[in-house]
Parts: sequence; structure tokens; C-alpha cells
Amino acid sequence: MSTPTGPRAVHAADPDPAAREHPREVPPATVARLPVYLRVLRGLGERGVTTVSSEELAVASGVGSAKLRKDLSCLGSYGTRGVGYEVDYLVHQIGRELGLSQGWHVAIVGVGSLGRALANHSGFAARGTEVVALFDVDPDVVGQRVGGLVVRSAAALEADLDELRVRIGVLAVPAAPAQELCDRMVAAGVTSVLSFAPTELHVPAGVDLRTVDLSTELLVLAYHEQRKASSAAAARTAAPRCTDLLEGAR
Amino acid sequence: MSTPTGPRAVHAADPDPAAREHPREVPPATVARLPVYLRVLRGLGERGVTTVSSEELAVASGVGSAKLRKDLSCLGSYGTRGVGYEVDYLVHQIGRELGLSQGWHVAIVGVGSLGRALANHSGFAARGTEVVALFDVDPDVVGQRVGGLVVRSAAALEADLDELRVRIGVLAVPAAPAQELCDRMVAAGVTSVLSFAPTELHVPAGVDLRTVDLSTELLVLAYHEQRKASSAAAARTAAPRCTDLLEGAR
DNA sequence: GAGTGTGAACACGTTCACAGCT
DNA sequence: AGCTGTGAACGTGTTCACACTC
Repeated sequence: MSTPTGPRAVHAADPDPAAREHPREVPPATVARLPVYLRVLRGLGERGVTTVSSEELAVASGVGSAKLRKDLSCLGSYGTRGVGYEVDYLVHQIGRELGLSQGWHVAIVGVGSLGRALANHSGFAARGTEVVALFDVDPDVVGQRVGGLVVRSAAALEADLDELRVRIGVLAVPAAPAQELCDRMVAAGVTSVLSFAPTELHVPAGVDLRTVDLSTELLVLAYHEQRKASSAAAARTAAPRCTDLLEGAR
Repeated sequence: MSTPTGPRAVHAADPDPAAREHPREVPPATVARLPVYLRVLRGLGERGVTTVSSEELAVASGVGSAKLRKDLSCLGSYGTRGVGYEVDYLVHQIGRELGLSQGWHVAIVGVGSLGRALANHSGFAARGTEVVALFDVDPDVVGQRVGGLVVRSAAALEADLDELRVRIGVLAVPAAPAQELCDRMVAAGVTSVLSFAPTELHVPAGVDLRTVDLSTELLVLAYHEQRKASSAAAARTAAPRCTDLLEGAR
């Protein structure tokens, strides 16, 4: 996942003696959990809770308390020993770290059933991001009103993305046209891409890419099912007691 | 991602003396990549390719060749030194490892716009899994035909899931009812859950849970955007040359 | 007493480099 | 010669345990 070590090259012949460290370097695993903490904290705040301990917040977030404290300590010392964390303040700090309050402009390319679902999905446009445009190639879809926006023609992709200052693009198209549309988004100034296309995409250095592959998720579960099935079968032949393989949460 | 460290207990007071180790233990990180290799290999097969080297397959899959070889070596020695891997055979072996050809029965709970998109999504029902039922609480939705299936009432959830032998459940509902519906699926015999609900779910030991949180994905990208923006700003004040932060792939 | 912040130990995952087979 | 399979080195992420603070 990218190489967030500041503006420094990473190529082979570079001993990288003293890469000037940026003030705060948050590890990727932690970044991936911050949105979860944020959501849980907002929920607590709405229910009038003003203070939480790491243990409480950890349980509600489905992680261990030590991990949670270490994650939060990346952002600074925002807790009070013997007491816990102030909910509102923590929400503010996490939001700051994630770069919310910037209102990043997001565009969705591909208004099939998935694109439509994303456009309507409340909370997909989380606080801090705003879907400002939808694109599609199908002339029948172009011009339709979806989620309060009029679908634009993909022909105008570059011009529109540039004009709207879109930095984050969501790809909800089939595998075949995905790479080409991805390239065009990047050419138009998009530097972060979230793809739902079931194919491997290649992006130039400096562009962040995240891929959510729905069928992959299912196949991973199928693997676990198979393991459980064969374990159960093995246990059945061996011992009368079965179904007791435990697991952690998450 | 659960705790797939074999059939080993994780709870406090459980020494679990001799958890019988199963023949092959595939690390979770590898399991998550197998579906990608599988897709790439099928694509190659359809284009008439019969043999690939680890390097070629690695590039096409967006990983390093050493990683790929190590992943494949978990399944056995299916390559030929000096030559590469036979595409068809590898497809077969990966499919075997993932437990395809079992035709796992999948149910989707929640037929809003996202549930609809999933039901229609070709390839969401990947080979090896089959969506056999849709459920919703809304009486207006119940009875509708979606993706070739008639939407059932959530009232009959337990009975229907049990009767249809559903082991894998997909939750495409809002946060509020998610936990309750998850519990009911588990009570009806579901042992793997894929949730799209923006909330933390708790499942009993022995049940696998994967959560895909769309807004989290966006916020992670927002974080990277912010870093890029501030790096660029810093570089602009420091040196005349900018936009040269390199990055690895993925 | 209660609970945070953190070094130190540990587990997991990735990369390297090369031995060994075809 | 070419490419797989894998031990060994490395880096990242998690867990433990406790010093320190309120």
C-alpha cells in the first residue's frame, strides 16, 4: 500500500540515509481502523456519552484495548490517565487526522446497479467526502437523475473531473472497461481510486488504489466453510463432541 | 479477520492441549489472494494460455513473484522447475483449496439498493457459490422478483435458511437492525457472514465474519489525499520541483 | 485506584537469495 | 539455462506488562 515515507524515492539504489521524517507517521493498519473508531465514537456522542475508557471503546470497536491505545497514541496524547478519553475531543482529532472537513470531491464512474447503490447509500458520502458527479457510457443512463445528481456522459470525463476538482474516483464498472476508465480518471487529476471492478488495475506511482472485490470476499468465506465442514467431519469420526473451534472477533 | 490460527482456542482459560493440526494450514493473507490468482488464471485459460511462469502470473495479479510462489507452495508443488505452472491444473487446485465445487448456498438479507446490486451482480455468485434466497422486512419488497428469485419475508428467516441449507449469509441492511438479523441468521445455522452494514457486529465463536464498510474505504482514501496535499504544500515552499513522491503498487 | 502511554517480546507477513530440479 | 521451492533475513503489526499520571 503505497509508500507514505514522505517525498522520498524508494527505488533500488537508494540507501536512504536520513529520510526526513514527517511529524506524524501513522501506520496503514492503524489508518484502516480510525474510521471505525470514529463511527463508534460518534454513536456514543449521540447517546450522550462524554467519556470512554480504552477498554469500553475497544470492545465496541471489536479490537483489543492495547491495540486501541497504541492506535490513538499515534495521533498524540489525547487521553487522561485514570479517566479515559473525552468523546467529542477524540472525534475531532481523528477527523483531523483523516483529513475530514476538507470535503473531498468524489465522482462515481459507472451507474449500473452497484453505482446506483453507492450513489444512494447514505453514509457512503461520509462526513468529509461528497459525491459531486456520476458518469456513465450508456446514452440511456446519461441524463437520468440519481441520488440528486444528473448522470453525465463519460465522454466529458476529463473535462468535468478537472473542472469539479475531483481527487477521489470510484469505479463501479465491469472488468473490461475498468483499466481504460481508470487511466482517464488519473489523467484528469484523480489521485485516489476505489475500484469495485473484478480485475487487477495498474496505476502510476503517486496514485492510491483500493480494490473491493465482492466475489473474493465470498470465496474467502467459502474457504472457511470448507475448513469447518472438514473439521466437523474429522471430529465426527474421531470424537462424539464437535463444533468447538474457537475464534477471536473482528 | 477471525483468528484462523488453526483449530486453536483463544479464550483465556483454555489450554487446549492437543488441537489436532489439519494437513494443510494456509495463512489468511494467502487465502485472501487465492481468489485473485484464480481469476487471473481463468482469464489466461480463456485466452488459450496453457503455461505461466511465476513472474508473469505475479505481474498480472499485482504482487511480487516471490510472494506468489510462496503462496502457491502452500497448496503443494504444482509447478515445474524451468518451465512454470500449467494453467488448467492450477485453476483446479486453487478451486479445490477454496472449496469450490461445493456450491455453497448463500442468502442475501436486505433487498435495498445494495442488496439488489449484489443479487444482480454477475460474478458475485462466483463459481462455487450460489445465491439461493433473498429476504427483506418491507412488505412492499417481499414477493418482488429480483435477479430470478422471489424476495421472501424476513419473518420466515430461520425456517427458510435451515430448509435451504444456507451456510453463508450476506447482510445488506442499515446499521440498526444488523445485529439482530445477524443473530437470527446464526441461530438458523449460518456460520459465515459477510456484512455491508456500517456497524460492528458480534458473532459467537466458530462463526466467521467479514465486514465490508464502504464509507471506511472512502475515509482511508481521504487520509491519503490529505497526506499528498500537505506533502505537496511542504515541497512547494521548500523546493521548486514538486510532485515526485514515488510509491509502490497495490 | 483506575486507566493511559509505551518499551520490549512476540507473531505474522514479505522479501531476498540461492539450492535444486528439468 | 531457466524457473520453482524454500530457508533465512527483514519489516510490520500485535500483545504483554508495567511505569507513570491523574
